Amino acid sequence: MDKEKRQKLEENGWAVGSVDEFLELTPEESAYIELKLTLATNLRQRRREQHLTQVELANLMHSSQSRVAKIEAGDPSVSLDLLVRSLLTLGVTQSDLAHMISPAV
Amino acid sequence: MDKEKRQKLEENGWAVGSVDEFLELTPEESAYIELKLTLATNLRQRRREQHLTQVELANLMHSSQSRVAKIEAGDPSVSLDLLVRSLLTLGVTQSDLAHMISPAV
DNA sequence: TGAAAGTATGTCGCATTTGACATACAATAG
DNA sequence: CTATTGTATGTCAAATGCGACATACTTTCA
Repeated sequence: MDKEKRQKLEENGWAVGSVDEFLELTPEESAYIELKLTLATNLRQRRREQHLTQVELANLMHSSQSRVAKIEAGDPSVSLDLLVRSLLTLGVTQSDLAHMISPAV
Repeated sequence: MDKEKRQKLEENGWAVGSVDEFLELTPEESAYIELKLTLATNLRQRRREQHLTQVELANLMHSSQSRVAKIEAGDPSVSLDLLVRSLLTLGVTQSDLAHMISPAV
């Protein structure tokens, strides 16, 4: 619910997996944020592997560079929808997605 | 892009996994819709397993019965965001999610 | 050093998604 | 049959997410 909290959490240097109830976040909120951060990190990684700039990815998905930057930053203004769609644009499969979400897979 | 197409696709009896490019859907669009349908189906299943009504789930996630009905129906007006959040409300873990997305896991 | 390419951040108007409400339909029991 | 409980469908105002733009910061390489 509280956007400011999320902003704070996502700022500067939270290792993926460490976002937890240290502010008054419900487990679902934590899980949701963690999920977004995981996917965001993977997006950046994949984009770079494919030697694409944010501008190029933005064009591929008919969006803008600034949006891509926000997606990768895990900005609270970005939905899971857009995050997942951008991954799909990079050719990520459902199986790939599953592995991102639960590496133990 | 085309909402009507998606409506059609989601109507009556598409086995999960069978939504494909048989209308002019791009691979990403197909994948996105398939993903939503998979999660929607799982949501209904889990809700029932926990002996919850749509009204009860709606209260848990601070939404309304009609929204829950739409989520489970894979209504195009429902975002992945809301879908995933509703699953998290039911206590679904990242690992659970991964298994839903890619059963082979 | 400095120009160029890439990325980050803030804002805005428009579009989509939301919860809520009304109401219709479905299934079950009494 | 007919209440009751559960689900589906349509609509709407308000909230949220969106692409786009402007602009600042960062990195790279001559």
